[in-house]
Amino acid sequence: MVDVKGIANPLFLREEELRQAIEMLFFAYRDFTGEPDAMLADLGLGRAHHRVIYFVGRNPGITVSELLKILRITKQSLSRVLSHLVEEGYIVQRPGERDRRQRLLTLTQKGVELERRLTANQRERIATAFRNAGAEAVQGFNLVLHGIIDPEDRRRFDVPGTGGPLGAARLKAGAGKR
Amino acid sequence: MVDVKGIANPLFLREEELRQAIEMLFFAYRDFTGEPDAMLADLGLGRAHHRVIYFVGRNPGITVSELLKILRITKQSLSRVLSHLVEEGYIVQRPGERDRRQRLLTLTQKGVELERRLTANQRERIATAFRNAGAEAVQGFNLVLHGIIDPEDRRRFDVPGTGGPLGAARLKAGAGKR
DNA sequence: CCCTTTACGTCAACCATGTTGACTTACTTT
DNA sequence: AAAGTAAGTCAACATGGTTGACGTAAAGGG
Repeated sequence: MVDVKGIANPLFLREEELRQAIEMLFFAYRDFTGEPDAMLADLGLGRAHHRVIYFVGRNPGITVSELLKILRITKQSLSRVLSHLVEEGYIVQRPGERDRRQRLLTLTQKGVELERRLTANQRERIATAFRNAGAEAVQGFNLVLHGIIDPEDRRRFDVPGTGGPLGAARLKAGAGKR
Repeated sequence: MVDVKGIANPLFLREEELRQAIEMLFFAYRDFTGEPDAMLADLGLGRAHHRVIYFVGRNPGITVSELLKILRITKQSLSRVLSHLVEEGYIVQRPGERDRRQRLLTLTQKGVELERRLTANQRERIATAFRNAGAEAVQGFNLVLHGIIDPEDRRRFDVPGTGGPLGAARLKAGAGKR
Protein backbone atom coordinates (compact mmCIF):
# COMPACT_ATOMS: atom_id res chain seq x y z
CA MET A 1 0.00 0.00 0.00
CA VAL A 2 2.93 2.33 -0.51
CA ASP A 3 2.81 5.11 -3.07
CA VAL A 4 -0.95 5.08 -3.29
CA LYS A 5 -1.10 8.48 -4.95
CA GLY A 6 2.30 8.40 -6.56
CA ILE A 7 3.10 8.66 -10.22
CA ALA A 8 3.51 4.91 -10.39
CA ASN A 9 -0.19 4.41 -9.75
CA PRO A 10 -2.22 4.79 -12.95
CA LEU A 11 -5.52 4.23 -11.13
CA PHE A 12 -5.08 7.38 -9.15
CA LEU A 13 -4.41 9.43 -12.23
CA ARG A 14 -7.43 7.98 -13.89
CA GLU A 15 -9.65 8.67 -10.90
CA GLU A 16 -8.33 12.20 -10.66
CA GLU A 17 -8.76 12.77 -14.36
CA LEU A 18 -12.36 11.61 -14.28
CA ARG A 19 -13.21 13.71 -11.24
CA GLN A 20 -11.79 16.75 -12.94
CA ALA A 21 -14.02 16.10 -15.89
CA ILE A 22 -17.05 15.72 -13.65
CA GLU A 23 -16.32 19.01 -11.97
CA MET A 24 -15.55 20.89 -15.12
CA LEU A 25 -18.84 19.73 -16.55
CA PHE A 26 -20.59 21.09 -13.47
CA PHE A 27 -18.83 24.44 -13.52
CA ALA A 28 -19.09 24.84 -17.27
CA TYR A 29 -22.81 24.17 -17.27
CA ARG A 30 -23.35 26.43 -14.31
CA ASP A 31 -21.58 29.31 -16.03
CA PHE A 32 -22.94 28.52 -19.45
CA THR A 33 -26.50 29.00 -18.19
CA GLY A 34 -25.86 31.77 -15.68
CA GLU A 35 -25.99 34.86 -17.87
CA PRO A 36 -28.95 33.82 -20.03
CA ASP A 37 -30.81 32.99 -16.81
CA ALA A 38 -30.29 36.55 -15.63
CA MET A 39 -31.55 37.99 -18.93
CA LEU A 40 -34.59 35.74 -18.78
CA ALA A 41 -35.38 36.75 -15.23
CA ASP A 42 -35.76 40.35 -16.40
CA LEU A 43 -38.52 39.21 -18.73
CA GLY A 44 -40.23 37.04 -16.14
CA LEU A 45 -39.01 33.89 -17.87
CA GLY A 46 -36.87 31.00 -16.70
CA ARG A 47 -34.44 28.48 -18.04
CA ALA A 48 -37.26 26.20 -19.08
CA HIS A 49 -38.54 28.89 -21.41
CA HIS A 50 -35.07 29.25 -22.85
CA ARG A 51 -34.86 25.57 -23.68
CA VAL A 52 -38.20 25.66 -25.46
CA ILE A 53 -37.34 28.80 -27.39
CA TYR A 54 -33.98 27.37 -28.32
CA PHE A 55 -35.23 24.07 -29.69
CA VAL A 56 -38.22 25.58 -31.46
CA GLY A 57 -35.90 28.09 -33.08
CA ARG A 58 -33.55 25.33 -34.06
CA ASN A 59 -36.32 23.09 -35.41
CA PRO A 60 -39.03 25.29 -36.89
CA GLY A 61 -42.32 23.44 -37.18
CA ILE A 62 -41.34 20.91 -34.52
CA THR A 63 -44.22 19.00 -32.96
CA VAL A 64 -45.00 18.98 -29.27
CA SER A 65 -44.11 15.34 -28.90
CA GLU A 66 -40.77 15.80 -30.62
CA LEU A 67 -40.02 18.62 -28.24
CA LEU A 68 -40.96 16.42 -25.30
CA LYS A 69 -38.50 13.78 -26.45
CA ILE A 70 -35.70 16.31 -26.56
CA LEU A 71 -36.44 17.90 -23.21
CA ARG A 72 -37.37 14.66 -21.41
CA ILE A 73 -40.05 16.30 -19.33
CA THR A 74 -43.79 15.62 -19.09
CA LYS A 75 -46.29 17.32 -21.32
CA GLN A 76 -47.88 18.94 -18.28
CA SER A 77 -44.60 20.53 -17.42
CA LEU A 78 -44.00 21.68 -20.96
CA SER A 79 -47.54 22.96 -21.22
CA ARG A 80 -47.10 25.58 -18.54
CA VAL A 81 -44.03 27.00 -20.19
CA LEU A 82 -45.19 26.66 -23.77
CA SER A 83 -48.61 28.19 -23.30
CA HIS A 84 -46.99 31.10 -21.58
CA LEU A 85 -44.68 31.61 -24.54
CA VAL A 86 -47.61 31.43 -26.93
CA GLU A 87 -49.63 33.93 -24.88
CA GLU A 88 -46.70 36.31 -24.77
CA GLY A 89 -46.26 36.07 -28.51
CA TYR A 90 -42.89 34.33 -28.69
CA ILE A 91 -44.20 31.19 -30.37
CA VAL A 92 -47.05 30.38 -32.74
CA GLN A 93 -48.78 27.04 -33.17
CA ARG A 94 -50.35 25.80 -36.39
CA PRO A 95 -51.97 22.46 -37.14
CA GLY A 96 -49.92 19.92 -39.03
CA GLU A 97 -50.85 19.49 -42.68
CA ARG A 98 -50.53 15.75 -42.98
CA ASP A 99 -51.71 15.12 -39.40
CA ARG A 100 -54.00 17.83 -38.15
CA ARG A 101 -53.77 16.66 -34.54
CA GLN A 102 -50.25 17.97 -34.36
CA ARG A 103 -49.41 21.51 -33.31
CA LEU A 104 -46.38 22.64 -35.20
CA LEU A 105 -44.36 25.19 -33.28
CA THR A 106 -42.52 28.14 -34.75
CA LEU A 107 -40.90 31.25 -33.31
CA THR A 108 -42.46 34.62 -34.06
CA GLN A 109 -40.24 37.56 -34.89
CA LYS A 110 -40.31 38.45 -31.22
CA GLY A 111 -39.28 34.90 -30.40
CA VAL A 112 -36.48 34.94 -32.91
CA GLU A 113 -35.14 38.14 -31.43
CA LEU A 114 -35.14 36.79 -27.90
CA GLU A 115 -33.56 33.56 -29.02
CA ARG A 116 -30.84 35.50 -30.73
CA ARG A 117 -30.07 37.57 -27.68
CA LEU A 118 -29.93 34.57 -25.38
CA THR A 119 -27.92 32.39 -27.69
CA ALA A 120 -25.52 35.17 -28.62
CA ASN A 121 -24.27 35.13 -25.07
CA GLN A 122 -23.68 31.39 -25.02
CA ARG A 123 -22.22 31.39 -28.49
CA GLU A 124 -19.77 34.08 -27.53
CA ARG A 125 -18.64 32.14 -24.47
CA ILE A 126 -18.09 29.02 -26.50
CA ALA A 127 -16.51 30.84 -29.41
CA THR A 128 -13.93 32.35 -27.09
CA ALA A 129 -13.16 28.99 -25.56
CA PHE A 130 -12.86 27.46 -29.04
CA ARG A 131 -10.60 30.22 -30.25
CA ASN A 132 -8.28 29.91 -27.29
CA ALA A 133 -8.16 26.13 -27.37
CA GLY A 134 -7.54 25.70 -31.08
CA ALA A 135 -9.16 23.61 -33.80
CA GLU A 136 -7.79 20.27 -32.68
CA ALA A 137 -9.03 20.77 -29.16
CA VAL A 138 -12.46 21.63 -30.53
CA GLN A 139 -12.61 18.33 -32.34
CA GLY A 140 -11.65 16.52 -29.18
CA PHE A 141 -14.27 18.43 -27.25
CA ASN A 142 -16.95 17.47 -29.76
CA LEU A 143 -15.91 13.87 -29.81
CA VAL A 144 -15.90 13.41 -26.04
CA LEU A 145 -19.12 15.32 -25.47
CA HIS A 146 -20.73 13.25 -28.19
CA GLY A 147 -19.71 10.12 -26.34
CA ILE A 148 -21.24 11.31 -23.09
CA ILE A 149 -24.66 11.70 -24.66
CA ASP A 150 -27.06 8.75 -24.59
CA PRO A 151 -26.73 6.77 -27.84
CA GLU A 152 -30.30 7.41 -28.92
CA ASP A 153 -29.65 11.14 -29.08
CA ARG A 154 -26.21 11.01 -30.62
CA ARG A 155 -27.63 10.67 -34.09
CA ARG A 156 -28.95 14.21 -33.81
CA PHE A 157 -25.39 15.26 -34.49
CA ASP A 158 -24.80 13.04 -37.46
CA VAL A 159 -24.05 15.02 -40.58
CA PRO A 160 -25.98 13.53 -43.52
CA GLY A 161 -23.24 13.53 -46.16
CA THR A 162 -20.45 12.16 -44.04
CA GLY A 163 -21.88 8.84 -42.99
CA GLY A 164 -20.65 9.42 -39.45
CA PRO A 165 -21.20 11.62 -36.45
CA LEU A 166 -20.02 15.19 -36.17
CA GLY A 167 -19.14 15.55 -39.78
CA ALA A 168 -15.58 16.50 -40.52
CA ALA A 169 -14.47 16.23 -36.90
CA ARG A 170 -15.13 12.54 -36.85
CA LEU A 171 -13.71 11.90 -40.27
CA LYS A 172 -10.45 13.49 -39.31
CA ALA A 173 -10.22 11.79 -35.93
CA GLY A 174 -11.07 8.46 -37.49
CA ALA A 175 -8.43 8.91 -40.16
CA GLY A 176 -5.76 9.30 -37.55
CA LYS A 177 -6.65 6.02 -35.91
CA ARG A 178 -7.03 3.66 -38.81
CA MET B 1 -27.08 37.08 -50.92
CA VAL B 2 -26.50 33.95 -52.92
CA ASP B 3 -25.00 30.86 -51.32
CA VAL B 4 -25.95 31.90 -47.80
CA LYS B 5 -25.44 28.43 -46.43
CA GLY B 6 -22.93 27.26 -48.97
CA ILE B 7 -19.44 26.02 -48.27
CA ALA B 8 -18.11 29.40 -49.34
CA ASN B 9 -19.65 31.00 -46.26
CA PRO B 10 -17.51 30.52 -43.18
CA LEU B 11 -20.00 32.35 -40.95
CA PHE B 12 -22.59 29.67 -41.46
CA LEU B 13 -20.16 26.93 -40.52
CA ARG B 14 -19.15 28.80 -37.46
CA GLU B 15 -22.74 29.41 -36.39
CA GLU B 16 -23.59 25.78 -36.96
CA GLU B 17 -20.51 24.61 -35.09
CA LEU B 18 -21.36 26.76 -32.09
CA ARG B 19 -24.99 25.65 -32.04
CA GLN B 20 -23.89 22.03 -32.09
CA ALA B 21 -21.71 22.72 -29.09
CA ILE B 22 -24.58 24.40 -27.26
CA GLU B 23 -26.83 21.45 -27.89
CA MET B 24 -24.26 18.83 -27.02
CA LEU B 25 -23.67 20.58 -23.75
CA PHE B 26 -27.38 20.43 -23.04
CA PHE B 27 -27.77 16.76 -23.96
CA ALA B 28 -24.56 15.72 -22.24
CA TYR B 29 -25.51 17.41 -19.01
CA ARG B 30 -29.04 16.04 -19.17
CA ASP B 31 -27.75 12.50 -19.56
CA PHE B 32 -24.84 12.94 -17.21
CA THR B 33 -27.22 13.77 -14.36
CA GLY B 34 -30.09 11.48 -15.33
CA GLU B 35 -29.01 8.20 -13.77
CA PRO B 36 -27.68 9.61 -10.49
CA ASP B 37 -30.93 11.54 -10.16
CA ALA B 38 -32.85 8.29 -10.37
CA MET B 39 -30.66 6.65 -7.69
CA LEU B 40 -31.10 9.66 -5.45
CA ALA B 41 -34.86 9.63 -5.85
CA ASP B 42 -34.93 6.13 -4.35
CA LEU B 43 -33.33 7.57 -1.21
CA GLY B 44 -35.59 10.59 -1.04
CA LEU B 45 -32.76 12.86 -2.16
CA GLY B 46 -32.35 15.18 -5.10
CA ARG B 47 -29.67 16.57 -7.33
CA ALA B 48 -28.92 19.33 -4.86
CA HIS B 49 -27.97 16.70 -2.28
CA HIS B 50 -25.71 15.08 -4.82
CA ARG B 51 -23.82 18.29 -5.44
CA VAL B 52 -23.28 18.84 -1.74
CA ILE B 53 -22.15 15.28 -1.18
CA TYR B 54 -19.86 15.45 -4.15
CA PHE B 55 -18.07 18.64 -3.18
CA VAL B 56 -17.82 17.75 0.49
CA GLY B 57 -16.35 14.40 -0.51
CA ARG B 58 -13.94 16.12 -2.82
CA ASN B 59 -12.93 18.76 -0.25
CA PRO B 60 -13.04 17.18 3.19
CA GLY B 61 -13.27 19.81 5.90
CA ILE B 62 -14.67 22.43 3.50
CA THR B 63 -16.44 25.35 5.14
CA VAL B 64 -20.01 26.32 4.48
CA SER B 65 -19.02 29.56 2.79
CA GLU B 66 -16.57 27.81 0.50
CA LEU B 67 -19.31 25.42 -0.50
CA LEU B 68 -21.64 28.33 -1.18
CA LYS B 69 -19.09 29.87 -3.50
CA ILE B 70 -18.84 26.68 -5.49
CA LEU B 71 -22.55 26.06 -5.76
CA ARG B 72 -23.54 29.69 -6.24
CA ILE B 73 -26.74 29.37 -4.26
CA THR B 74 -27.93 31.12 -1.12
CA LYS B 75 -27.16 29.82 2.34
CA GLN B 76 -30.89 29.35 2.98
CA SER B 77 -31.09 27.08 0.00
CA LEU B 78 -28.01 25.14 1.02
CA SER B 79 -29.26 24.92 4.57
CA ARG B 80 -32.31 22.87 3.67
CA VAL B 81 -30.24 20.32 1.83
CA LEU B 82 -27.25 20.28 4.14
CA SER B 83 -29.18 19.94 7.39
CA HIS B 84 -31.07 17.05 5.87
CA LEU B 85 -27.82 15.33 5.00
CA VAL B 86 -26.50 15.88 8.51
CA GLU B 87 -29.70 14.54 10.07
CA GLU B 88 -29.57 11.48 7.86
CA GLY B 89 -25.97 10.85 8.79
CA TYR B 90 -24.27 11.45 5.47
CA ILE B 91 -22.26 14.44 6.65
CA VAL B 92 -20.76 15.58 9.95
CA GLN B 93 -19.93 19.10 11.00
CA ARG B 94 -17.16 20.09 13.37
CA PRO B 95 -16.02 23.55 14.43
CA GLY B 96 -12.94 24.97 12.78
CA GLU B 97 -9.80 24.92 14.89
CA ARG B 98 -8.35 28.25 13.93
CA ASP B 99 -11.75 29.87 13.55
CA ARG B 100 -14.40 28.27 15.71
CA ARG B 101 -17.25 30.02 13.90
CA GLN B 102 -16.70 27.78 10.92
CA ARG B 103 -18.43 24.45 10.45
CA LEU B 104 -16.08 22.11 8.67
CA LEU B 105 -17.95 19.53 6.64
CA THR B 106 -16.90 15.94 6.13
CA LEU B 107 -18.59 12.84 4.77
CA THR B 108 -19.36 9.99 7.12
CA GLN B 109 -18.76 6.44 6.00
CA LYS B 110 -22.38 6.34 4.89
CA GLY B 111 -21.78 9.53 2.95
CA VAL B 112 -18.64 8.18 1.34
CA GLU B 113 -20.50 5.10 0.22
CA LEU B 114 -23.32 7.05 -1.34
CA GLU B 115 -20.88 9.40 -3.01
CA ARG B 116 -19.05 6.45 -4.47
CA ARG B 117 -22.18 4.89 -5.87
CA LEU B 118 -23.35 8.12 -7.46
CA THR B 119 -20.02 9.13 -8.86
CA ALA B 120 -19.22 5.65 -10.12
CA ASN B 121 -22.03 6.03 -12.60
CA GLN B 122 -20.84 9.36 -13.90
CA ARG B 123 -17.25 8.25 -13.93
CA GLU B 124 -18.13 5.23 -15.98
CA ARG B 125 -20.00 7.33 -18.51
CA ILE B 126 -17.08 9.68 -18.88
CA ALA B 127 -14.47 6.94 -18.86
CA THR B 128 -16.22 5.25 -21.77
CA ALA B 129 -16.39 8.48 -23.70
CA PHE B 130 -12.71 9.14 -22.98
CA ARG B 131 -11.69 5.66 -24.04
CA ASN B 132 -13.58 5.87 -27.31
CA ALA B 133 -12.38 9.36 -28.12
CA GLY B 134 -8.70 8.85 -27.39
CA ALA B 135 -6.14 10.72 -25.33
CA GLU B 136 -5.74 13.67 -27.65
CA ALA B 137 -9.46 14.26 -27.75
CA VAL B 138 -9.55 14.18 -23.95
CA GLN B 139 -6.99 16.95 -23.81
CA GLY B 140 -9.05 19.01 -26.22
CA PHE B 141 -12.15 18.35 -24.18
CA ASN B 142 -10.43 19.53 -21.02
CA LEU B 143 -9.00 22.60 -22.65
CA VAL B 144 -12.30 23.76 -24.15
CA LEU B 145 -14.36 23.02 -21.07
CA HIS B 146 -11.80 24.88 -19.00
CA GLY B 147 -12.26 27.89 -21.26
CA ILE B 148 -16.02 27.86 -20.85
CA ILE B 149 -15.77 28.17 -17.08
CA ASP B 150 -15.72 31.64 -15.52
CA PRO B 151 -12.10 32.74 -15.02
CA GLU B 152 -12.41 32.97 -11.25
CA ASP B 153 -13.15 29.25 -11.03
CA ARG B 154 -10.64 28.07 -13.60
CA ARG B 155 -7.85 28.11 -11.12
CA ARG B 156 -9.52 25.24 -9.30
CA PHE B 157 -8.10 23.10 -12.07
CA ASP B 158 -4.60 24.43 -11.98
CA VAL B 159 -2.08 21.77 -11.10
CA PRO B 160 0.43 23.16 -8.57
CA GLY B 161 3.61 21.85 -10.10
CA THR B 162 2.94 22.73 -13.71
CA GLY B 163 2.48 26.47 -13.48
CA GLY B 164 -0.54 26.30 -15.73
CA PRO B 165 -4.05 24.95 -15.90
CA LEU B 166 -4.89 21.31 -16.34
CA GLY B 167 -1.43 20.04 -15.78
CA ALA B 168 0.00 18.04 -18.63
CA ALA B 169 -2.89 18.74 -20.97
CA ARG B 170 -2.07 22.41 -21.08
CA LEU B 171 1.65 21.90 -21.25
CA LYS B 172 1.31 19.79 -24.32
CA ALA B 173 -1.20 22.05 -26.03
CA GLY B 174 0.90 25.09 -25.28
CA ALA B 175 4.04 23.44 -26.61
CA GLY B 176 2.40 22.94 -29.98
CA LYS B 177 1.49 26.59 -30.31
CA ARG B 178 4.60 28.42 -29.27
C1' DC C 1 -12.23 46.29 26.18
C1' DC C 2 -15.80 47.56 23.30
C1' DC C 3 -17.43 47.58 18.61
C1' DT C 4 -17.79 45.97 14.13
C1' DT C 5 -17.46 42.37 11.13
C1' DT C 6 -17.87 37.69 9.88
C1' DA C 7 -19.62 32.71 9.75
C1' DC C 8 -23.45 30.40 10.23
C1' DG C 9 -28.23 29.39 11.26
C1' DT C 10 -33.32 30.13 11.11
C1' DC C 11 -38.14 31.54 10.04
C1' DA C 12 -41.27 32.85 6.56
C1' DA C 13 -43.07 33.65 2.13
C1' DC C 14 -42.79 33.11 -2.55
C1' DC C 15 -41.64 31.27 -7.28
C1' DA C 16 -40.12 28.12 -11.11
C1' DT C 17 -40.30 23.85 -12.66
C1' DG C 18 -40.47 19.19 -12.22
C1' DT C 19 -43.74 15.00 -10.96
C1' DT C 20 -48.23 11.71 -11.03
C1' DG C 21 -52.93 10.76 -12.15
C1' DA C 22 -57.26 11.37 -14.29
C1' DC C 23 -59.90 13.05 -17.95
C1' DT C 24 -61.20 15.39 -22.62
C1' DT C 25 -61.07 16.57 -27.49
C1' DA C 26 -59.90 15.96 -32.02
C1' DC C 27 -58.08 13.41 -35.40
C1' DT C 28 -55.95 9.09 -37.64
C1' DT C 29 -55.66 4.36 -38.38
C1' DT C 30 -57.26 -0.26 -38.58
C1' DA D 1 -67.18 1.65 -35.96
C1' DA D 2 -63.43 1.00 -32.77
C1' DA D 3 -58.98 1.67 -31.19
C1' DG D 4 -55.04 4.40 -30.97
C1' DT D 5 -52.58 8.79 -30.96
C1' DA D 6 -51.47 14.03 -30.41
C1' DA D 7 -52.36 17.37 -27.57
C1' DG D 8 -54.52 19.87 -23.78
C1' DT D 9 -56.31 20.50 -19.05
C1' DC D 10 -57.14 20.32 -14.00
C1' DA D 11 -55.41 19.24 -9.59
C1' DA D 12 -52.19 18.10 -6.08
C1' DC D 13 -47.68 17.73 -4.73
C1' DA D 14 -42.21 17.94 -4.30
C1' DT D 15 -37.78 20.05 -5.01
C1' DG D 16 -34.88 23.58 -4.88
C1' DG D 17 -34.16 28.12 -5.94
C1' DT D 18 -35.16 33.27 -4.26
C1' DT D 19 -35.61 37.59 -0.90
C1' DG D 20 -35.87 39.64 3.61
C1' DA D 21 -35.39 39.87 8.44
C1' DC D 22 -33.32 38.50 12.47
C1' DG D 23 -30.21 35.87 15.95
C1' DT D 24 -25.87 33.95 17.90
C1' DA D 25 -21.23 33.21 18.51
C1' DA D 26 -16.67 34.12 17.52
C1' DA D 27 -12.93 37.03 15.54
C1' DG D 28 -10.47 41.12 15.06
C1' DG D 29 -9.38 46.07 15.00
C1' DG D 30 -9.50 50.65 17.33
